[in-house]
Amino acid sequence: MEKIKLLIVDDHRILVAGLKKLFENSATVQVTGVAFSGKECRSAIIKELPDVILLDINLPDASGIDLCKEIKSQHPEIKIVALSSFNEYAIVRRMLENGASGYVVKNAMPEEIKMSVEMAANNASFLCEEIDLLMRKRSKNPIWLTPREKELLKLIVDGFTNHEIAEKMFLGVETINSYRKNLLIKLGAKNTAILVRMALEEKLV
Amino acid sequence: MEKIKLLIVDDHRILVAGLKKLFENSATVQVTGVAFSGKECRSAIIKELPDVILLDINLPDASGIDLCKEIKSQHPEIKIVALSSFNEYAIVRRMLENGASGYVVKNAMPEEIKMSVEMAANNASFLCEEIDLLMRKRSKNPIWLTPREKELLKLIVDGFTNHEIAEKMFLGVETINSYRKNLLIKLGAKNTAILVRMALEEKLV
DNA sequence: TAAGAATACCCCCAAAAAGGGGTTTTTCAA
DNA sequence: TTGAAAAACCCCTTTTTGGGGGTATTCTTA
Repeated sequence: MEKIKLLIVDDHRILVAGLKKLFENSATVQVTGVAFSGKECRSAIIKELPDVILLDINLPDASGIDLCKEIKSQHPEIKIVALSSFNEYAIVRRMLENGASGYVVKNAMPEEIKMSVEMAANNASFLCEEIDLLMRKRSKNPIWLTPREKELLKLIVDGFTNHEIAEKMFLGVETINSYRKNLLIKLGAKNTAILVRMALEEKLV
Repeated sequence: MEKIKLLIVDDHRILVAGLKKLFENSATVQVTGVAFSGKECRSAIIKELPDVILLDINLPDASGIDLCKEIKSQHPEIKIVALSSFNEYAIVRRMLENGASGYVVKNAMPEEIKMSVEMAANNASFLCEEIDLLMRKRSKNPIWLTPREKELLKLIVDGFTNHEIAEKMFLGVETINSYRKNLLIKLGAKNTAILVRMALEEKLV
């Protein structure tokens, strides 16, 4: 049986080096390429036709969530394992929705990372322990947003600016700013448009 | 019978002067106050308790659409006639949804403006000729957006930035900019949040 | 009672959107 | 065939947002 061809996509070069090292003496996995951006990733895919991609979610030029969707739509046979420092429910969920086979946090055990790649290649899915726990907790408890966050989200959906929201909620604009940025992270939305869409589609408001 | 108490709300002072003049010798209408901003409008309402408000849609500090909703929720008995230079279907529609009794464009005939105030005071609704025509045309023909605009709106809802959209549509960023601003006007949305919401709620995409 | 959420605040700065003006070319229907 | 609508483009400016760091109180619950 041939080795699993793995493409590593991450802009954090040190981490990439570590990952390459990790698979150096692997009997089952061979790192056939690395990419440091979404753009490089796309061309690497065409050149190398990897079996599995270890895909960072925070690329400088692209959202891993979108990139994952794009790759899966063009190459459904390629398995994708998300690599991220976020352990946010909504992000994991969206990645899985977009076709990812696995999700590991960057500080996961090396064994977990190896495992995720191998399982992905074998059409199985894998979540590192931390994420697995998170998903179990959340699936029981689907209230991800705090009361304050919901309040804020409602006002964003109603089209108010941070300034207006601040007045309505009797808070400082900076506070609203922080909350808003937090909402983007929590929901894995890259901007207001997605935020509003998620709020409406998933009836969070 | 007492005269109709009219509050004029518009930041365009010359226009306000013209309107005051228009009602100067009216036997039925008396201008009891003017306001040049949303803020002034709110306090004028409390002080004067007008019967009818001639409300400009483009105030410096507020959207007439929102302000209308706000006033109607607090003072359902006050009639509102929208005064605007826009003759966009969606804007008129939203104003009427928000409780406006009439809608006149700023270059309407003076008689039409007088008429609208009187009819509003008598619990009737009134649209100036131009708007009336527009509404009749549109109600037959519910396709408000051109193909290109729909395409763009879809991409906005999907969370892409102007830059990304430009690439996808093989157009310049400036073009996307213009289209986008046009969409805001056409749909009477004040920002992306509202745009996305309308797109989803009215299933324009 | 101590860790962990949640709440509220702060800074800097860059990117994106919005508001305001425009122009030119193509397309299509009256 | 001509005139309106649609499509594409351009410039300038301000406002809003997003990205990246934080910190200091509460409140809550294991």
